[in-house]
Amino acid sequence: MTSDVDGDTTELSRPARRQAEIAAYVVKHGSVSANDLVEAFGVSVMTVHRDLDELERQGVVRKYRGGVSAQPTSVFESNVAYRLNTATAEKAALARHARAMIEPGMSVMLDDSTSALALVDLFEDITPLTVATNFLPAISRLTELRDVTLLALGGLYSATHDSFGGMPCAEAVEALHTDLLFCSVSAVSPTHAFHQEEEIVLVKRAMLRSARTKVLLVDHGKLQRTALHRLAPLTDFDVVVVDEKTPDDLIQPLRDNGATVEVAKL
Amino acid sequence: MTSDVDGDTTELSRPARRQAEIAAYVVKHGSVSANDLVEAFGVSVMTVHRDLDELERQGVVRKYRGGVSAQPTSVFESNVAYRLNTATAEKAALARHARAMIEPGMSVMLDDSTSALALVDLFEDITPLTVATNFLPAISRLTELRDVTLLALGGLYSATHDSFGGMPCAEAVEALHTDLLFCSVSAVSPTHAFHQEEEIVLVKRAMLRSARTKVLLVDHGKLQRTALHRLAPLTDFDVVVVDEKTPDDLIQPLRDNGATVEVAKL
DNA sequence: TTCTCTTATCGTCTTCTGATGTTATGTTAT
DNA sequence: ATAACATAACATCAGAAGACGATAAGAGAA
Repeated sequence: MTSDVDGDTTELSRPARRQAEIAAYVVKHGSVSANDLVEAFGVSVMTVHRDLDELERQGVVRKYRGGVSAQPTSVFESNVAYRLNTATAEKAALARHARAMIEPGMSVMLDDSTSALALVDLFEDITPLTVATNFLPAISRLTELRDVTLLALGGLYSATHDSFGGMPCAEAVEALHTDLLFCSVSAVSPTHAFHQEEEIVLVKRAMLRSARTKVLLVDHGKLQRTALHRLAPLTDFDVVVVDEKTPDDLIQPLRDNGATVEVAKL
Repeated sequence: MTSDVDGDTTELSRPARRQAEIAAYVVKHGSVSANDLVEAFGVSVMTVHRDLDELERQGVVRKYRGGVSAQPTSVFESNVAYRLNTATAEKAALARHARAMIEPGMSVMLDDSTSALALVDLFEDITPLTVATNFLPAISRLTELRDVTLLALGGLYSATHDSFGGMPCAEAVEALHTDLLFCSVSAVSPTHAFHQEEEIVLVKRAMLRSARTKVLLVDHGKLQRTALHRLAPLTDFDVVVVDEKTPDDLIQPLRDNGATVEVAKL
């Protein structure tokens, strides 16, 4: 794996940035004490503890008396706070591309991906619209939009993803059928889409069954990685959208395997 | 009906307060022009329009060229912003009383009532806890609590109530069964609980079927009023909690009809 | 067209929340 | 029991968000 993890730590609140850095630090060192972090980041003990509490709430680290230890990296990578600051420009481009597929009056389903969140910000001008999602930040933003019929997909709350999942959520999805689905995953091979967590896979699979046109949003970072669970073959998606930075030699294999790939212009 | 509507307009942001006042004004006059409101409230036209937009989004008024008209009062009264500022002290007392019924480890269901919201603020000390609710403000607060398993009840978003409802929500409720249910209604007669809106009734009925112990929270303002839909007989609730300000001669009839009534101390 | 009402956009000001450190109190190991 | 660590409880400060009005552009009625 190339080590360019797009540390897009810009445009992020100071504490959130520091927490991301602390998370990285902890992951790197395996386990550290609060005092280590005080020295490493130049803030007070209190602040370190607060940051660690938050990271623990998100499931990124485990606290014990005397320090903290890291969770498996998979958890770290699927953590929302982390994802929110990765490849933001690419996601915005993907969102703009996706937006063009939506006509007023349509019903749209969104999964708990930050790419989908970028799309929400573009909805204001495509009203009326019906939107279904299990992603809390998306829900919050959508409540403020007029002429958007919001269908919240409930379920078990996951602090790591800031979304709802599990069986109740899958059942809620089953009961619907939308015109469009926009979703994302943590990894994409030439033939399949992958995701780390089983419960999430459960919900995404249900979503795939509940939409007419299915769109997969992929920023180029996803293409060189793998993840535990195979979600679905790429041919299950009507369109796979990748960002402009994606090297051609990574796109071609997807097409060779039958996927419809579109490139989103920055 | 006595006219003491507990106009608890304190502790409320200026625009929110003004909007509440404008709403009352519109309801009183039936229909008014923007300019009328400019004079009545001493703010600019622009601000009046912004307020009216917000009130329309909440479903309280209808805008047309040249002015606005009021919606049926029922809508006004079940509006969240309005309810949030009514009888806050009473609700806090009800919440404290309710809290005593909860043991760590229990599963609790909450409806979209402001009384339930007051209860959420007391959860921090009763963890661990499983909480299911369709009320967005409650959901938002609960996501921040550790050791609370949050089950969001999704459904169709209603800006008026700031909650989720309709069939999808009722179905989500059916799939659960909790130890406790805390809910509220818009009116209580000596024998029955009432509510204005049908979709809400749908959900509350489902909730009543999905909990072992059912608790109705009633502030004294509810007892002298009526509403369109009969939700359920009071004997369907295991406990009816009223606040201390409730006159005894209003409590006695409930007991005479078989309800178990408890009084929450301020 | 012309007038009136409504919306958009921008700049300013206020208000509020959120972040942080300090001190004090509680807790757990040794 | 004591020392190290963790949490709780303020107080302060800064940055962000919100509220507001003025002006200008847009939309609908007459």
